[in-house]
Amino acid sequence: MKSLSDQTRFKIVGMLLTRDFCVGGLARTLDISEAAVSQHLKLLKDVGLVNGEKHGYFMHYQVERSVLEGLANALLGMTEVDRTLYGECQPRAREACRLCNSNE
Amino acid sequence: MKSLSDQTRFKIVGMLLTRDFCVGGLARTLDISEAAVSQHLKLLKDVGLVNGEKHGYFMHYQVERSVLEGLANALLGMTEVDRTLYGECQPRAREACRLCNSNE
DNA sequence: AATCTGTTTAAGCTATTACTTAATCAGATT
DNA sequence: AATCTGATTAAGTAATAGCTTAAACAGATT
Repeated sequence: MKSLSDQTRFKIVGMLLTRDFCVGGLARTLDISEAAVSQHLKLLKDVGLVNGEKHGYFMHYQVERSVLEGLANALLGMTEVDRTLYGECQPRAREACRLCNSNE
Repeated sequence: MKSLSDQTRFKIVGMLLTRDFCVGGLARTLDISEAAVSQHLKLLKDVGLVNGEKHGYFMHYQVERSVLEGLANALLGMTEVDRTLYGECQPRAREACRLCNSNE
């Protein structure tokens, strides 16, 4: 989730979903250094979101869609958590507030 | 997306999905100050992910599930983008590399 | 209306993170 | 094998973001 939090990284994933890009191509489009792109790609590779392969002189990266889908579905799953309404917080009784102090 | 990138914020959303919490309850569970929680909640409110209402002395927050679902579906939608494979990068011809220099 | 409680805002500090340049690496081309 | 080229790594810097304490706020209780 943190891997997609950065604007630039999000753009990179978006770009790589449409087609392959080499590092230089990403760097020029995003107007940052190739080193910066490489560092973002390293992070994305580490979480398995993208992988790359050599094509002659160039390294071409692409998105591992299943991983991205996994992330999306994890989020979607969260929304289905059941909601249990406990009792109310008791005014002036911080210690007695079951709702807020419960440890589960 | 950035709103869920922080570990603590992610936990807060997770907790609020199970039931209501007041600020103090979140703070004690997460072991950070109430001010810190309040700041996270402000951010989450700003993107519409949570909203809160006064209950006596306490402010109870809850997750706006539709917004969370929207985020998840946006991610899921991304994965369905069509992939167009352009030509290869041309070795030693940075300017000629259609794939990486194309602007679309 | 005065007071008390939970929450929020402000200010400042610290840690993290994204970027740059420079140096190094890997491997394709000659 | 020497020499290119694109990619990566390293080191340092600047910006961002999360936390804390202290002060201000809102509104429920007395």
